Amino acid sequence: MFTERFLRDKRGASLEANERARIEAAITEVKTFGPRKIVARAGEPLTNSTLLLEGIMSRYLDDRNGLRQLVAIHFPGDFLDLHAFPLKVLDHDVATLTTATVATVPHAEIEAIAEEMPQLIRKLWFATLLDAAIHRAWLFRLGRLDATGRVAHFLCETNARLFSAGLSDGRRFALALTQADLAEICGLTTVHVNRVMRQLREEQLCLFRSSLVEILDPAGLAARGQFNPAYLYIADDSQLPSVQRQR
Amino acid sequence: MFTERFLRDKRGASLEANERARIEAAITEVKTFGPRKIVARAGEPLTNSTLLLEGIMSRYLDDRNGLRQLVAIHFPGDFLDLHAFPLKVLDHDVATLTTATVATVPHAEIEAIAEEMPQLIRKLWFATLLDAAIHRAWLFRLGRLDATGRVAHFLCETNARLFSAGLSDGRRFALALTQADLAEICGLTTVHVNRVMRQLREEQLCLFRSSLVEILDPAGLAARGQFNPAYLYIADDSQLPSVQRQR
DNA sequence: GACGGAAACTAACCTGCATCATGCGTTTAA
DNA sequence: TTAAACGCATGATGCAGGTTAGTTTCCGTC
Repeated sequence: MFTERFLRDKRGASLEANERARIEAAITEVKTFGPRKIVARAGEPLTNSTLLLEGIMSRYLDDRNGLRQLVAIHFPGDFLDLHAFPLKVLDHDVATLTTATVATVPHAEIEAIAEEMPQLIRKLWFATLLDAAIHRAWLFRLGRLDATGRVAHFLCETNARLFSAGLSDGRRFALALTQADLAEICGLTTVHVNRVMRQLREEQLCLFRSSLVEILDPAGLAARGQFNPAYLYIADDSQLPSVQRQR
Repeated sequence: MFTERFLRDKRGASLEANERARIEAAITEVKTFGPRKIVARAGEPLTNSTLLLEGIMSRYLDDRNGLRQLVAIHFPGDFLDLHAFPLKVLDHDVATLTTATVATVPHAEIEAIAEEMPQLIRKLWFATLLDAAIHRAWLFRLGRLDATGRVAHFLCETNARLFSAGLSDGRRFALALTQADLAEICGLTTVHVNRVMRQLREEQLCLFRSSLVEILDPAGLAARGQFNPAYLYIADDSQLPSVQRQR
């Protein structure tokens, strides 16, 4: 079951059994990449999209000095570069963070799905827009939160996404990222991420060591990061802590 | 001709005459909003999408203290909230910045287009993904550029977008934004935007006064903001200055 | 069990941007 | 015609986070 986690529990867009089967049938190949491998380059025309089955992957832009800004991070169940289907060419690079296994879906197959099951295409469109909604939350994070808030927000988001994929119990989850990865996500330096992690630990909000995140105070962490999971379009997010929107 | 500027000059996604006519036929209403009016709220179910005909509009998230982070800015020819069609509910607010005129397209009409002209739906999908590509460039801007670079990058992007819409000659364009708006876009304070504008003026890169932007040194400004217009998917961007990607 | 490399962690110093404050010109409204 | 509001400009001050330069811990491997 390759598609088990794709769009799982997403409001109004979860897959029906026949839709799931159709995507499974479209998969032509399953491959594994080592950690920190570049999978696709900006500007390069793509003819396949890939569904992430196992591991963590990233999308990033790099600056003149070779410093990266991650623009997205992907967990099992995410369709990595579905947007390459309408766009044809990517505007950013895609790389693995950990060892990762992906399923390949040729664009020609998606083309065929469009003819056979237009309502499924609508769900693929939805999936790409969910990524865009996450981009917007990341913009908020970088533009309006301080360093501690950014890391807290990211950890809340990751918890929520992994929870919805069945990979977090709501408080504890495996996360094989380094502090340098967090820095590239949050627009900080590794040194400062380290200071922030210590602070979150001292405030009894969150622990992160040996690839394991443990949220000690979910409500407190959500407050620190002004986190509200609405943008993730999770069908039932009532178990996830959040802050209220202000009016 | 309401759709004259929509997807104009976009690589592989410009509209055919019949597609343009079909969208025109889908428009049920044209209205004008005053400046600084909220048009749609986060969380509110939408049944229409709107095409911006005239003026400038914004999409934003606000924090606990009422400070805004703009996540997108729209110019004439942009479909503002097309993503509301698959998503049904927005994760952010939409507001005018200047007086703005929009054309309303009911989701039921888009539904009908999906049946009649599947290839046109592909182009609408493309349009929403173009917005996502712009989100990614904004993430790079906030995460990796300093204050001057952020403003420079934004001005280059705006020049390129308006150029592609036929609203800039490549160096000069009208832009009815305040320094406070720039601050909400670039994640800065108005005070600091003011200093940055002075610096850009002193370095003979760019002028911005009385709602008119004049780029004195396009190449220099692009270098300062590490701007490369590839992410805008403009059919012919050879006239636009850019920096090279590093490898 | 010595070695090498990567990640985590620490400390001292410096700076870019926020914050607070004040003034000035121009538009809006009464 | 005056006052209030807004946009722009500039100065003084402080701190969050960057920079540089380490040390420590934990690996796997020879």
